[in-house]
Amino acid sequence: MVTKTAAERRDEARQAFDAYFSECPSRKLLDRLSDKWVTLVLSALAAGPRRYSHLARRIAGVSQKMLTQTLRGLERDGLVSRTLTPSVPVRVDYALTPLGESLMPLVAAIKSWAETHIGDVEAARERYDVDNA
Amino acid sequence: MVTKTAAERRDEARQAFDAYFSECPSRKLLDRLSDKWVTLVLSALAAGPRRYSHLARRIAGVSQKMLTQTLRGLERDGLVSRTLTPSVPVRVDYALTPLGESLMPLVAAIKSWAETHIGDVEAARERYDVDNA
DNA sequence: CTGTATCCGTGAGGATACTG
DNA sequence: CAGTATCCTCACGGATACAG
Repeated sequence: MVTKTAAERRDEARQAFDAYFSECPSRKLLDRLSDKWVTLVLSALAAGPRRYSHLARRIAGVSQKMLTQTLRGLERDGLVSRTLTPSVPVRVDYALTPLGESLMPLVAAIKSWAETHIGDVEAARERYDVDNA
Repeated sequence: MVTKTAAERRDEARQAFDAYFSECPSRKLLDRLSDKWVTLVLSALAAGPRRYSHLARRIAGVSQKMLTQTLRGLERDGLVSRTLTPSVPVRVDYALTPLGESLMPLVAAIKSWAETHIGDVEAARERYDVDNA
């Protein structure tokens, strides 16, 4: 068969789209921010540097795996810095970088919209659920 | 055993935290926005009402299931309206509600930060990867 | 104290087929 | 045209054990 099947064409389109999509800066940012623990870690660091164990206690519910994984990701992206003090036992401090700080107004904006409008959303949701009872 | 085991205490903490967490307005908003298709649908509707089939074509890569599911969710949250025209065949138009429109500046803000700073993030990422080669 | 390594259950979401 | 119903995969993240 010389021509492509519909399935093949669909596949190609999807892959091309996914490639384009994952290149979108806004998407990248949303993917980072949407991570369950990212905003919590950033907020916990907003007031200043914190130790690993402090973050673990402060952010109830994180598994070690997720906390470490989140911190590694943020460090890699240059949003958070990691400082190791080779005492015994070792001590590690995390802090927001300037780039990380620059993200805070955005977090605040999200918080603001949410607090202003989330009531409307909930109301709409109840209405919808009642109407479709 | 009268006292709780460490595992039990951890479990309780996690559950209480999850409950608190899912109540957080910012979290609710981020969960919505972070959905792979939500911002795309909202953007597609920014210019005016669109038909279902138009959205399906415009947003390459969406499965029917996801498009419908996304639209239902947005409708339920009062961000998008659904208008059915009972012609033959049926025609359905989707449009942003005022509430949905109010979200657009926030989407723009996200876009703006991303376009300004995503370069720094990528640079940091490369540096990190090189240093940990 | 601050991690790394491994296993494993769950659920989001894609593919496909069918309907008013 | 605009969905609904079903199956099935696979990646995310929790639990657990171990290490420098």
